[in-house]
Amino acid sequence: MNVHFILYICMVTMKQEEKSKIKRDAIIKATLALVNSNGFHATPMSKLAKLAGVSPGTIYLYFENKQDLVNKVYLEVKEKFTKYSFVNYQPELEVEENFKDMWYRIAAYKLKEIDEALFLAQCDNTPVVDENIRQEGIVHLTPLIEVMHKGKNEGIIKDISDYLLYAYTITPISFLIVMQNREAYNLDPKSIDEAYESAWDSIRK
Amino acid sequence: MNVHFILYICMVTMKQEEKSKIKRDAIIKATLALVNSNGFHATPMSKLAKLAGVSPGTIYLYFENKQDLVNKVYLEVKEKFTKYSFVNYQPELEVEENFKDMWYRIAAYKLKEIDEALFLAQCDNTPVVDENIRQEGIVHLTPLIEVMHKGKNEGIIKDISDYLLYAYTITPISFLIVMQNREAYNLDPKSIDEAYESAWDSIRK
DNA sequence: AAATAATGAATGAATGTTCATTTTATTTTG
DNA sequence: CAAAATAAAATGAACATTCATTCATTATTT
Repeated sequence: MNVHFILYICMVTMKQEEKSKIKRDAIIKATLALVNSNGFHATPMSKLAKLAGVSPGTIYLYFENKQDLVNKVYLEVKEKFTKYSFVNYQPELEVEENFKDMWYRIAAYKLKEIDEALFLAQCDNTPVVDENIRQEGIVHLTPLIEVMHKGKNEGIIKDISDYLLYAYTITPISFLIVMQNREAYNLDPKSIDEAYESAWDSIRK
Repeated sequence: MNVHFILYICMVTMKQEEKSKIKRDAIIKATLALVNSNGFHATPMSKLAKLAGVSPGTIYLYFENKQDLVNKVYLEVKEKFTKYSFVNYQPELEVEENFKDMWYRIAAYKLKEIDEALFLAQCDNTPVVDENIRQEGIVHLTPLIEVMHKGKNEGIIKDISDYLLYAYTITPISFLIVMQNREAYNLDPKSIDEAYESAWDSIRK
């Protein structure tokens, strides 16, 4: 009884709803992979369909059009990412404790889900996703902003704009992931710790 | 004798070489503007030509094709940017003095030439420019890397990877420019000073 | 048997690029 | 210096191709 047989049984006994979920996920995976390596302009729906193991027409059962596909992928990835990053958030804990946990979880997620991280970096720096969609994505950052505000109030964190705080603590991680993906540079655990120190040093009072 | 007349005289007396330079620059300007607001995939050569006040065919006199256009724009903008930023570099001066001057000039340039800054941010985070072209662009950062090395040797700057140093001092500026361009956030002189402090705090020992 | 999901060839609009022609600039000649 | 000849630059309509999207048909699930 080999693995293919088991997979076959799974596929046969699965409800349609579950199969659809799998198919939709395959399309999203393919989008992440191709947009990351070729860019939005060079990823035709046909290639996307082929990589996802699906017919071009099928994509249009799950997404309105190409723009809608990118928008939805962006939003869903962003939500998944922030859910993971802020799962341990407890407002009653110390500011630095919360911040440190968030920061390390953000880094861990981006290192684990490189395709998603690269995709977000691309979307956040280009006009490939619609502006209103990007706005929606920002909402999910609330816990981080909350912690930063608390830190400012308590005099632990510099009293500077949220944008500055975000710029100096979070965006460097994205840059480092992009670099790690692009060449030999390796973000090992020691570098991660050094990065955290730099992040904290840049905003602590 | 109005301005149009003067312009007309200029155009008439100008050498062909100078006219070509102006035309080429117009194409580059148009590329920056359209790629920034619409993305590479949504800027057809026809629109580019129209905005540059040129016929589509003319673009192909100055650039091999669309990809070559983007590559060349990237390289030339990068070089212009770094030339400006490192013009005051004097290896014999103090590390912090050199670093501060470089940092402020980088910030000033990006604030002054927003279109160029946004374009670089887009190219640095997506596969729109060819990888070998991006590599070429990195060479121009040598002075900054040199100063950082000197700082590490003298124990003034943390002994961490160049990538980390760059990530925490320079990339936040790009992010802030993108944000300023996207909404109401304003990078005023006070914010710039705060940003510099954060940059320095993140890497100084 | 009915309903739902998936297919993929066909369509038509959009777009990168070419090239025969025209316009403009420069050089040569009378 | 002016006119003719040559060279260079620019044009933009035409072309070939690509690609997003549709829909009549087939396959699968309920």
